[in-house]
Amino acid sequence: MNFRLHNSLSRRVEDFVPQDPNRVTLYACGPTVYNYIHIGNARPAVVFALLARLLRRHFPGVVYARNITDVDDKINDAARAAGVPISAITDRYAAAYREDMARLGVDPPDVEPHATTHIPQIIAMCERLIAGGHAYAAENHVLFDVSSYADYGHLSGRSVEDMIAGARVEVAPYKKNPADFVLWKPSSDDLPGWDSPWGRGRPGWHIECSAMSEAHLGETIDIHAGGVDLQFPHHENEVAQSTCAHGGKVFARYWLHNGMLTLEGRKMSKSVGNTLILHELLDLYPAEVLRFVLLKAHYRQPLDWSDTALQQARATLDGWYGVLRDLAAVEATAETPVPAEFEAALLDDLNTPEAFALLAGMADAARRSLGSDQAGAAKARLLAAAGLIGLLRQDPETWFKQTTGGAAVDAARVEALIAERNAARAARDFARADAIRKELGELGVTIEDGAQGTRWRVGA
RNA sequence: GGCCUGGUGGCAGAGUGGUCAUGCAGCGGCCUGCAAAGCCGUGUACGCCGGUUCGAUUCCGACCCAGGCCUCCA
Repeated sequence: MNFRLHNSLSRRVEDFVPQDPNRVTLYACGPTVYNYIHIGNARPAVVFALLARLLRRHFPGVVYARNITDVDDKINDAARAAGVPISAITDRYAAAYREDMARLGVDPPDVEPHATTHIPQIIAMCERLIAGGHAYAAENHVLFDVSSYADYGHLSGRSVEDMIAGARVEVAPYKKNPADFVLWKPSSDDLPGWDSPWGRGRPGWHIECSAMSEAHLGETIDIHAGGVDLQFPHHENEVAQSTCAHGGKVFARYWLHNGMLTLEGRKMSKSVGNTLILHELLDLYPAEVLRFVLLKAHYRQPLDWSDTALQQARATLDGWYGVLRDLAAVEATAETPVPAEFEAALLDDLNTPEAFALLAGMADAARRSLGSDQAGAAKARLLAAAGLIGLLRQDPETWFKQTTGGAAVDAARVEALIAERNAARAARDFARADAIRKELGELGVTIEDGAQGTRWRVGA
């Protein structure tokens, strides 16, 4: 089975061949922890954790690092507004991030480096870049000299000339070249800072990822991943810093970029203000519904978030859980592997839409198998495949009776009403039976009369 | 303005040079006291115009439209 990934460096899908199968290295850009993350931020976390999970199935050693950016001007602003040290902000939201990720079913990374615990490595990298003629100090700043790196712009497909033509780069008197970017900048006394050869200061944005990636994964990593909006300037600058700090060694062999999540066709972003907070969505919808929507589109495509998408995801999951409910008495065959074609779809550049289509087929097959000696195997295949992408992890009864975003349903009362209704039905008092069903409907409960009794679920 | 993606049936969303994506919704039927669930059936989809080809939604070119990056951003 070939593992294929789209590499932004070539803009093509390539066979993925790690430099060392015993230590496959993956770095994904994580959050800046000054607030709760929005659902758009969750997309790369979900997608690249799935990638890590797939890598682990095919290579004996995988190290997945996803950083926490805990020093940043927005953090400073939030801390100042709240009148607390930045650690009060960053600790709180880093913890919230981990909690939200766990609820979403995102596997934790192997390493979660924090920028503030890598200041010595950041300073050392700045010094190496200066020594190598790739950076210079000016007015308590350290700046990367873009002209010292001939391939600058390669990853994002643009030239320094293009950028200057765009004329949106920040021009500062201490810059040799308008495209030069900050590695280290001075901090005033009221801002967090660390002593350095250039005075008290703090790191620029891009250098932390280069330093942490080097510290935990080495000079050349296999895969670097993140949102396509980071391709420039963040990733381009990382390439420049790391490559120059490492004597020209390749920084990342494969670059993966996820597409943006949109709301009414517009990119969801904090600066636009059209964000939906994951922490809140997790209280309104089952986590698997959110995962379903996030994985339903191919990771490189834009994904429009909408109520319709949530409803469709819920309806599809209801159907699949319905299969599991019908097969509740069937014991899934132990140690059933994930069907090869399902895994093959995922290994083909994470083709989750294809995987969903196959899952639908497995659900059909499982339902058809009911009553045959194939049922245990069919159920096991469905569970194994869905489980790989973090779906169908719940007990079906739990799924159908969960309430999210509304008042809890009183199960005892529901059961009592159903008993009363069934008594009415037995007496052929259908008017009374229908009245009770209507009452249940008003409680948000739908009932299904079956051969083996009446069952119920929350929802229309 | 520069660079880069993408436009598929009511909605979502893969994919392919020449029989089928798939899901949701809808419609008809079976089942049901009636529903629900389930089952069966059901749709001349590939932005526009040219070109290549025996044949293009799929390849090439122009055009229109949408989105992203160029400043913080997943």
